[in-house]
Amino acid sequence: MSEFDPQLSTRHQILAEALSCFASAGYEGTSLNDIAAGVGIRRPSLLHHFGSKELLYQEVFENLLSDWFDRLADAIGSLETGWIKVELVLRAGFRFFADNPNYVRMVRREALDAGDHMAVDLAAVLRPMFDLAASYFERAMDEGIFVRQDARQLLITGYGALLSYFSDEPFLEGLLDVSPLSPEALAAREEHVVAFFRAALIP
Amino acid sequence: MSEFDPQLSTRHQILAEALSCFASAGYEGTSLNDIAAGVGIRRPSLLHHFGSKELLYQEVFENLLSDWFDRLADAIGSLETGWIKVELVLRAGFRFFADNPNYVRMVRREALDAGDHMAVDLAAVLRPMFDLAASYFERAMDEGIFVRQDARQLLITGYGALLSYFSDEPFLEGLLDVSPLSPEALAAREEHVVAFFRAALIP
DNA sequence: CTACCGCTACCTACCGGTAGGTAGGTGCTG
DNA sequence: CAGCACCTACCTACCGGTAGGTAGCGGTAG
Repeated sequence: MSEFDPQLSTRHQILAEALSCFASAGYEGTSLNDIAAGVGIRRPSLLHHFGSKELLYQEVFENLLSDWFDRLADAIGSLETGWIKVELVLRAGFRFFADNPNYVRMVRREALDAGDHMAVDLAAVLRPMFDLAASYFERAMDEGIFVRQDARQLLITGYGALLSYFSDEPFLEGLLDVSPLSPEALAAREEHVVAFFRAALIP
Repeated sequence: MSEFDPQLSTRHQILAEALSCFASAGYEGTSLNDIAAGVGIRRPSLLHHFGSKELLYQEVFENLLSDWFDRLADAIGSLETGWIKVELVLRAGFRFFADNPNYVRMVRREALDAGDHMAVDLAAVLRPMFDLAASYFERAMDEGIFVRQDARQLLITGYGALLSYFSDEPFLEGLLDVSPLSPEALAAREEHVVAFFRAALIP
């Protein structure tokens, strides 16, 4: 096996299955047997690849964060300014979440727990980016490009608007008539979010 | 014991402790020993009051829902119309959540799980209210009172904006400098949410 | 008044089941 | 032969739940 099909290696299969399990059942609700069974091996074999449940969880989470940062880097680093840039970042975030709803559900669970099983200090990791974004908005508001608002509250609202749709997808499934993750529903959601923030920000 | 101090009865103490535990650690993450210890009794004594963990959880959740409905009934039933009414409901919801952040965290966990341990079909319970609110908004948009928008998406965004702040409070604690539940922070959040939706709805 | 009854709230001790983790062996591959 | 991936068998800890016993209360019959 080894090298010539890296994405199908047992290790990667375990990581993928673990992400799915942790996202849908949470850390406590997922047993190593569940993950091992999904891959088609026994629990001790899984523990041969990852020393402990906690280590496996951490690695899943670190992959999640680095994927996320990579994906956002382009949009954030773009040379656009003002609303164009905000819309770019908003859409990039939305599409990343749409592609990886399991990531969103895992982050949401981590935000809910925040410190219990201190696998990753999510807040500490995101704080620099949060502060940067806040001061970006404040500068733009000073210049009159955006309507004056509480920048941090705005970011929290954006965070909630983006994440909730995907994290609570199992719930929204029962509230709507179409699957929240169907292409039409996703498109409608994306346009709504963009329109909503445009309305609140453009003078 | 019996009747003359109902709010301090063992039963109520158990319900309160269970709410707190389920909210912060989830259903799987909470053991009956945790709850019993918080009350100062043994697990079998707890099970004497509530036949099983599942029954205890259901009772906690049903109390939550009925509290919630009671609190919102006034605002929804008010004779106000247009934006005034929306603001009234928004503020009533916000204050109820601010008073009961544990409720929010429990609902959020239920929305994340949605159907796993089918304790309560939250979506089915809320759906009538959701549909009612959506058609209210659509009618108001037809009459030109509100800006034309996707009413259901709007409601989901409101749901996310209200809930996320409280459900992810442990996380936001690390992202901000002040406690998200401090009076000043709460006031700032409430005004932001109201202002945000006013901007998006008022023509 | 008291002796007994039935009931509630609590306890200790225990059950079967499952969790995460370890020890040690087997077989394939370079 | 060395090393890796995987296995079976086993461990301890803890889970939800049950069995069975006890202390204390209010009512009531002798």
